[in-house]
Amino acid sequence: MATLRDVARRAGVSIATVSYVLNGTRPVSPEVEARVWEAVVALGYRPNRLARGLRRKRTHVLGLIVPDSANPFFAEIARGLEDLSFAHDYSLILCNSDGDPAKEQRYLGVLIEQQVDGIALVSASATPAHLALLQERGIPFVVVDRDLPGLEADCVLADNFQGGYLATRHLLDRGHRRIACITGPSDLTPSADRVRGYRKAMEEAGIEPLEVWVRRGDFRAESGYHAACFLLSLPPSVRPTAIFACNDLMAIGTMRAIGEAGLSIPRDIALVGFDDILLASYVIPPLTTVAQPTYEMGRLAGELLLRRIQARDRPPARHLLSVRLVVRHST
Amino acid sequence: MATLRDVARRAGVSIATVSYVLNGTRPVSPEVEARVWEAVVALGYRPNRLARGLRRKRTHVLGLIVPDSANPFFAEIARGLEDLSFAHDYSLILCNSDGDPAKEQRYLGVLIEQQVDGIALVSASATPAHLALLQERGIPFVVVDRDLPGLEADCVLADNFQGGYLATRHLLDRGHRRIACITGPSDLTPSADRVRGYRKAMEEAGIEPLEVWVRRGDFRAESGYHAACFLLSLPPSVRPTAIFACNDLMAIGTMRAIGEAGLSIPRDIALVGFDDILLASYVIPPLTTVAQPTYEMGRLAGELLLRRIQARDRPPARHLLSVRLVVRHST
DNA sequence: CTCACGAGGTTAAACGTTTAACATCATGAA
DNA sequence: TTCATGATGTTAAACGTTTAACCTCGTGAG
Repeated sequence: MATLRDVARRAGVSIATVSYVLNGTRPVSPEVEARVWEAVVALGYRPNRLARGLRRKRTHVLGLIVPDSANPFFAEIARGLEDLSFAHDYSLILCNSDGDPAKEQRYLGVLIEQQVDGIALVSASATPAHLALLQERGIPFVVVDRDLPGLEADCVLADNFQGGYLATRHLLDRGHRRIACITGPSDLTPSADRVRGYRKAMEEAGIEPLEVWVRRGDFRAESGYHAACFLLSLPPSVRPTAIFACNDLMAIGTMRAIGEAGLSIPRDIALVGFDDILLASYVIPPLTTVAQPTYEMGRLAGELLLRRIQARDRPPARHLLSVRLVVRHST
Repeated sequence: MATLRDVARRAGVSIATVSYVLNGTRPVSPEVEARVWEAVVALGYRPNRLARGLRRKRTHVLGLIVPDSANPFFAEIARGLEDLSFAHDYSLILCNSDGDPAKEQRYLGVLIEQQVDGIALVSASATPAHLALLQERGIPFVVVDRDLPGLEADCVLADNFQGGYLATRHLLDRGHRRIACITGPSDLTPSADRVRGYRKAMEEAGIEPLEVWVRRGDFRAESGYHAACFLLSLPPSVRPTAIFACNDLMAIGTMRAIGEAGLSIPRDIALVGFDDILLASYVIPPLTTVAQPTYEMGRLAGELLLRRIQARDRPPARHLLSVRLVVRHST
């Protein structure tokens, strides 16, 4: 609770001098400097960042909005961003939108009021309309993971199309022809791009995927389970011999369904996931999956943010991070 | 960027009046109130929380320090706390200590400077010394998951002792006598308490556990694998027929070791884990484990924090949340 | 001996709120 | 008629910093 004034009084100087010593913003004589430091440690002085932020119009705080920070994928992004923030002496405010645009909007408001220096967000809505709020106020932001069509802004994405393509190609190379795909909510670009990659690979192989092979999920394990149950119930002639699940959680749900059906992976059904979450290597059999540089995405988002805070009017940067197929034992 | 002054000017009143309207802290005539609101929306006015915090000495921001927010256990706690914070219009600053007391200390400093209203932490160090910083400044805080001996403070813990006891009892009830235990780093109270529960149950059953049955791990899957390999290599007469792993990750490592040894779960060896992470229900066979109310712990931590912010000098509350045995097919 | 200058200190005005204290005015009781 | 009262507005002082502007010396050049 000691304030600049207290330190100044104890050191017998003005508060301006103390400030100069603390920030090194102006030369101060050695004796005075020593007295000031003595007072600082004696009083356990800590600068008040609110006051500083108010005056400097820079808070050294960033905001992160994700649909669900308990989801390992977003948790990893958050971790990457937090690490970068800490390294640059920024703090991070964490927000969960639950995929609800209205909640996201409220959080944007809070972050603005909190005067954060920048915002990273995995947007809950598919259109960039709600970001006008940020743009007109000139608040730096970067969109992560999900592309917003027609938005002029920094963004960092994984190459989901490429990922879907690689996964499917891998299954095709293993000799599979009847390959199913369990998608995410289709209006989210990561999901849609993965499916596009799947279709592209199939097309290149001269296969027209049956409509029933493409099942819609919601990125949660439960939905993968249900989709897989449906696929397994198809008549043998059209039943898929391989499944590409658009994320690992749904792949794990799929594993359960396959196990319960008394089938074996990969002998009866091959399986590829997406994300390479930690669990993927621990399930039995270990899951072949497409790894995204999740942590890296968080870090990079932070870097772009800091860079833009420095120079507000650089042209927007678009980063497409490449993914990589991790072959394990489920294929 | 519009400020109170701008709103006041447009509405033709003083800034005090605007403040009263916005906060409803004093009655204002209907016409004036209407003019103020008109100006507020026209200008897109947003209060500056820094200024407000500076003046009110309340920021409506909480801090959370965990070892690793990407770890699903802590991520879930964070989620619980964040949800509660949002519901009460608080923001949450997320900090990762990496289990390093020095880093934790730096974060404490940052949070203090940030003038957070309260701090929840899963402490990285085993002694409460570093919390003196908070106590002498009277900053509300609550310790979560890990107990700090001799600390007078709010805390929320899972009943790890009970969990260890339940797990072991369950194995005893199944007829097992030679039961091993794979522990975590022993200086962390959650791990130590689980082992105590194990010993208590064994003692009640009149069994003196052999020293070799208690193997130390580090909560990671790899260490569970190694510990299990050792246990399986024991001569048949003392080789355990059941294993209690102090967390699910190590249990999963154990499963791998058992599988590689050509043994079957639960026929040859029964297995119980701890935590009930998502994966536990997806491995084959699904893992019997002890579930902690993780999300609840986060929420409760938030509740205690807010309660203490209201009334700083209540006696400290100690919450021991009960755990529950989830029986699946590994036993 | 002046005087410009640099070094090293201080003063005071912001930053955007909240809130105690004060001003004004109509109202109704005495 | 007078005056306390309540309703509703304003003024100005905080909150804890940063920083431009100013002040005061001693020093060395002219």
